[in-house]
Amino acid sequence: MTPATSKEPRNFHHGDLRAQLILAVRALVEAQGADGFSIAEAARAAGVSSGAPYKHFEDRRALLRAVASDGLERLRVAMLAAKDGLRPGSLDAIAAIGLAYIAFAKAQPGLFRLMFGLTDGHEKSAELAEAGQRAFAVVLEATADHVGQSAATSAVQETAYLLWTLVHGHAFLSIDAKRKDQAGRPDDEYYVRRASAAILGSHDRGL
Amino acid sequence: MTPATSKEPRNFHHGDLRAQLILAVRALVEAQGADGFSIAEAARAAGVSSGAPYKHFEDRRALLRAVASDGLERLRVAMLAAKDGLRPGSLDAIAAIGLAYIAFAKAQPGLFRLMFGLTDGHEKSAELAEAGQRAFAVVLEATADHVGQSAATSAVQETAYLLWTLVHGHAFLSIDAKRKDQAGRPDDEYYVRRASAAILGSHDRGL
DNA sequence: TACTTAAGTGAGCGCCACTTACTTTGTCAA
DNA sequence: TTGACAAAGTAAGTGGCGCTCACTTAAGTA
Repeated sequence: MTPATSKEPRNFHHGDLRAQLILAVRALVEAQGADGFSIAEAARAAGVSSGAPYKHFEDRRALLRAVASDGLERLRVAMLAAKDGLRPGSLDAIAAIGLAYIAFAKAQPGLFRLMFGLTDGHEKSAELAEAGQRAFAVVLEATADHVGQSAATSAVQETAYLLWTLVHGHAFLSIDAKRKDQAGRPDDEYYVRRASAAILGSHDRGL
Repeated sequence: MTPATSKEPRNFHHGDLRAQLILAVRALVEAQGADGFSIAEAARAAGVSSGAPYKHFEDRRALLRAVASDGLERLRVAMLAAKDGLRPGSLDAIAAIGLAYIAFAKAQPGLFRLMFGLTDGHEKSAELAEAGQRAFAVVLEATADHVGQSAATSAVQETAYLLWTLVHGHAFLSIDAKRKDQAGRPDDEYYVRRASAAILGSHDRGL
């Protein structure tokens, strides 16, 4: 693949087509939905011929997977930034992480849906799975800090998972027009705090 | 549109192409993912020419929306059936509804993702929004029964929404391979009971 | 029987995913 | 310095799909 002598895969003709394609696809997905983008259009946006993307991605799905992985990494960074400066494991920190998650989904609903909507080729993509794990690790560590137990214990993992699903479910339903402007959906901040307190409380009470 | 004199839109040549197309698309979506189906393939499965579907659906997205609405109705029926025979508002009934929701997602992940993954044309589809409302109503009523308050009160709606998001989040993450076989994800039944108890408990404690 | 209209046909247009053969360009070894 | 090599990009072509349009068929009405 890469010449053994060069340290990194250098980009010859174009600047860095791979990264630029991911960027272009992100914009297209946001503008027209995950199914409304085309490789040809992304190539045009990057100023290359329609065949060029295939030098970097095996096929359409591989490109989408790369965009999703990239998105998960961005989500992880956003969550890390949100808790920065807050006391580790504090309810404030946990709420901030949840709010960052929700804000991410609302700001980039197309990308968010893509990240969690891919049906195909999971098996092939260890990259995607690992990106998901790394993002979850942020929640897991905050939970461990909060309850004062190791992140390796199954009780902590369970509670962290509960927190994740709550926020994930809210984020997903929030960007879904089916329930827009409907009574019963609380304000994000209030929601995250109440839900987190309920889950963490049930943990403290012995699961 | 429909001749004023006929009571129902009769189906002339074909049996009921509209319904058969939805059926075919459901199978295709399950087999190949939401983006992996084509109108042409669905038409072939129904034994008609490639132009025929356009007599029943404006375009590809309209067909997908119809499939999603149909899926939401099926989900609603499944939840109703699950709570049948259980004491209204009991924790058993609420857990049964949640489990039916999760079972639905696991049994038909392609359809489930389609139902909640559509990015486009929400505005145009009152049908889709209403199908979502009707499904939510099942959870809302069970919650109202449980806490002994009217489904019209905002506190009850909030709690019902919390329950919905929890189950929705878990269902979504369950069918997502990113976290398959990973520690920290509890058994469905245990999950639903613990999560429901935590949420309903926080309601009883005065929100 | 003639009229109307929904339902379906089949050909055709443009776009797209993907392939293949070819050219260009940077890198390294001799 | 040069010449071989591999990565990166091009151009043209194939087949399939979304969608349209002019047309035919079938059912109900008067």
